[in-house]
Amino acid sequence: MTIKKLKPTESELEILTILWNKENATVREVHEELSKNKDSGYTTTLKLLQIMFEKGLVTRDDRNKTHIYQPAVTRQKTQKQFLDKMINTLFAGSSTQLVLQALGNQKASKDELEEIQKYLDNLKK
Amino acid sequence: MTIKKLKPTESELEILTILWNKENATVREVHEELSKNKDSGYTTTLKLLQIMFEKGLVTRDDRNKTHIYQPAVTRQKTQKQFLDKMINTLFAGSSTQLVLQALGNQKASKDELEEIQKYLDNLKK
DNA sequence: TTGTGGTTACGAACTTAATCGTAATTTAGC
DNA sequence: GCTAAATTACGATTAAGTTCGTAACCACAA
Repeated sequence: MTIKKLKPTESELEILTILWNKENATVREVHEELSKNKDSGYTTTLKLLQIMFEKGLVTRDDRNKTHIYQPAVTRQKTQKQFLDKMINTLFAGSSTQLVLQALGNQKASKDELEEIQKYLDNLKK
Repeated sequence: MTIKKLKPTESELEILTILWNKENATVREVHEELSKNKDSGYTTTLKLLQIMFEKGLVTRDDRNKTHIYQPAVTRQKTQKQFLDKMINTLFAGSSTQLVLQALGNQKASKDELEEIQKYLDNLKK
C-alpha cells in the first residue's frame, strides 16, 4: 500500500473548502472566492492549485485552455485526518476529551444537543 | 486590549505538552523527553525554548545557571484556540459537526459515551 | 590555577510555504 | 492571418520554522 500522507497546508485548506462547496471550479472562480477573505494575486492562486495538483490534492480537466479543478480528497477524510492529529497532539489521544472541550466552548442549540444525544444512543448499541 | 494571538507551532506544541505534564523542566529534561519521539540535537531544543520565551509562550527562572522553564499558556486555552480554529476552517463554524465527526471516528467506550451524555443533559438546562 | 563538563547564546544554513512578476501559450474576434 | 485578452508556466523572492555548529560562560574538582 502506497498511501500518500499529504497534509494540506493552511492555504490549501482554504482552496479545498471552496472546491468542496462548488464541486469544481476554474482558477478564476477559486480566486474570486478567495479574494473575499484575503487579497493575494491571481497567479498566487494559480500556483497553489498547480502545487496541489502535483501533490494529488486536486485533479483537473485540462482539455481546454481554462483548466477545471476538482478536489481529489473528500471533506470527511480531511476532517478526520486533522481531528486525529489534533486528538493525538493536544488531547493525549482521548477523543472524549476533545468532545467535552468542544461542547463546553461553543454553545450549541438545544436541537443540536439532542441530535448529538440521539447519535450517542445509537453508538451505545 | 493588547492580547497577543500567538499560535504555537508544531514543535512548540510538543514542548508545551511536556511542560504541562511536568509543571516545569530544564532544557535537558525537555530534551530527554523529546528524544523519545524524534532525534534532534540538544541545542535545537534549547533554541526552541528560547524562542518560545521571547514569544511569551513560556516563562523561565534564570537565577541559576541552569534555567527552569514553565508554560505561560494553559493547556485548556491552547486546546480551545486550536479547536476554534479548526471548527472555523474545516467545519464551517459548526462545533456540532466536529463533535459528530469525532464521535464517529474514534470509538469511545460505553462509559465515556455516558459521560458525554450526562454532560449534555447538564448543558440542556 | 587550570581544565573539564555542562550550560546558554548566537548566527547561519536549510526547508517549506506563500507570493508575485514576467514570459509563453491559447483562443476568439476582426 | 493577426492582435488582444485571458490563461498557464515558471523562476525568483520573501517569510517562517527548524536545525545545528561554534563560541562564550560558569561551576567545580584536581
